[in-house]
Amino acid sequence: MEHCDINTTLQDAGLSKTSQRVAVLSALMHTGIPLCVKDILDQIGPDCHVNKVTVYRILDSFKTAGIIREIPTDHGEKFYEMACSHNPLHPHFYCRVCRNLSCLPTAGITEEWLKRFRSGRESVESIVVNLSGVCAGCQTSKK
Amino acid sequence: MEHCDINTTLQDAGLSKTSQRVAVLSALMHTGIPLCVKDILDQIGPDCHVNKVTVYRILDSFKTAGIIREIPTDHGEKFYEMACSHNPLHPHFYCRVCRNLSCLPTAGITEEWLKRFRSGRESVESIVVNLSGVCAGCQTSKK
DNA sequence: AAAAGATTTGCAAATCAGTTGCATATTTAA
DNA sequence: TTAAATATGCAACTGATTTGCAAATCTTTT
Repeated sequence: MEHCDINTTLQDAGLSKTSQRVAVLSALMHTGIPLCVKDILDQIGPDCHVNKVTVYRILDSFKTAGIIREIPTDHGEKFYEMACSHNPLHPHFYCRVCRNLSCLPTAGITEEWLKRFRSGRESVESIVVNLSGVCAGCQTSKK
Repeated sequence: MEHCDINTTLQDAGLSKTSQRVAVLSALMHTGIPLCVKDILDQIGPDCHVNKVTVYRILDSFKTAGIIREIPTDHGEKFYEMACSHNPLHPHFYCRVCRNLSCLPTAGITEEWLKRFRSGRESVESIVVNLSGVCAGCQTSKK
């Protein structure tokens, strides 16, 4: 993600460059892990004031443009990450203790694999593979 | 799911048999497709009045007991389905047009496959594999 | 560069799903 | 059946997301 350019990304997505979009985009680009709306707002900070509603709208437009991915957890949270070529589709692990979403190696989600259960008649716009439970770090204090 | 017995399921889960639990459980058992809370309430109908809050609490306890699975879509909806031996873990397809969640063939989600990206140190409590887009039926009227 | 039209943002208020507190009803166990 | 435990219903609350609308910012057209 670090490799991607903000200007190019916005341009290619057909979105005009506004300070708010740049703020949201760089938050997503410069953080390794997927972020939720709250994370994004915290990341942007009070310095570069961006309204919460605006963040929702920006995420919507980014998602529609296909430059970010939305990853819903089975605990009702939604996370966002860049969907550029440097960050190909991969599974995630959600820890219900520390409430962090981490990325798992890409291996396993292949066209080959998808063919196993796709009818081929639907148009697939997104794929989510999510494991959840308790992460290695939280195992000790597991409740 | 049809094959499963309500009494046995509740008993094995260590949950007492109440009319409300039976109502929710049979809604899930006797419907082929995964249901959301609204579907369940509709399914139960005004005849067998069950409070919305109660449905949430029942779903919680069923989920904790491991007799149902929760499937979140990337459109913010949550669906529920039986997790009994007659309905093994499988991927789902969510159509953003008709807003239906359908089941895909099980093939593909195997221990073998999971090993590809699991570190083995986390404890995995649930797995969600979700494709979404536009289903075959909605292709024609695709917007 | 100024004006007009289109797009984006911020704010306040509305909506919606899901939760909590508490009194009542139902179960379970003694 | 009686007491203790558990489950349900209702009303009010929470927190996340959405909507309406006016002000600000961009675009591009003269």
